[in-house]
Amino acid sequence: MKYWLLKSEPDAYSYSDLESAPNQRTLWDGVRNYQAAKLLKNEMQVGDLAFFYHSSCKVPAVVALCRITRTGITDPTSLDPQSRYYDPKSSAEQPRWITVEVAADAPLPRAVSLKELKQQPELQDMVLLNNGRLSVQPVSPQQWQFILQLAHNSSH
DNA sequence: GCCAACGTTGGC
DNA sequence: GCCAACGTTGGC
Repeated sequence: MKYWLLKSEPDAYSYSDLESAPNQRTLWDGVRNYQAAKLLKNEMQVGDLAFFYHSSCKVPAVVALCRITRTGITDPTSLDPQSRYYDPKSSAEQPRWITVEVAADAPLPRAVSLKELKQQPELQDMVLLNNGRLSVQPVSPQQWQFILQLAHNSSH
């Protein structure tokens, strides 16, 4: 099983939006950064776990856990001429953008802020801290466990 | 609102 | 294929 971090701007789509979605699930569509799209298409597997990260907001932070429930899904926005993510080179027969379905799992006992993550020597290699713009990124098992421990540590 | 970091585009 | 110009992301 692999671990991931999924970024979303809470003003656009927050974790509570995911919790109130049908079946608490959504398609992670509209990702057009090639590196991020490649992970969605080729690397994610059903059962993988992901942190839900709130970006571009007052307190950027890891706020919740979710999981990958379906893979290999054609990104519907790429086929919709009305969408800002429409890609005329993509078609149902030969889709160019493949994504996954994500289900809410649980909020973390407390959110772990970017500021706090930056203070941890154990996390200095985290992609989030080295390529802040990548919206879908891998998390190592060590990083995953460490952040979970931080979230369960109520001394903050 | 600023700006650094990064990605994309397009002329050559 | 290089690289300047431009656009976007996202923290602060």
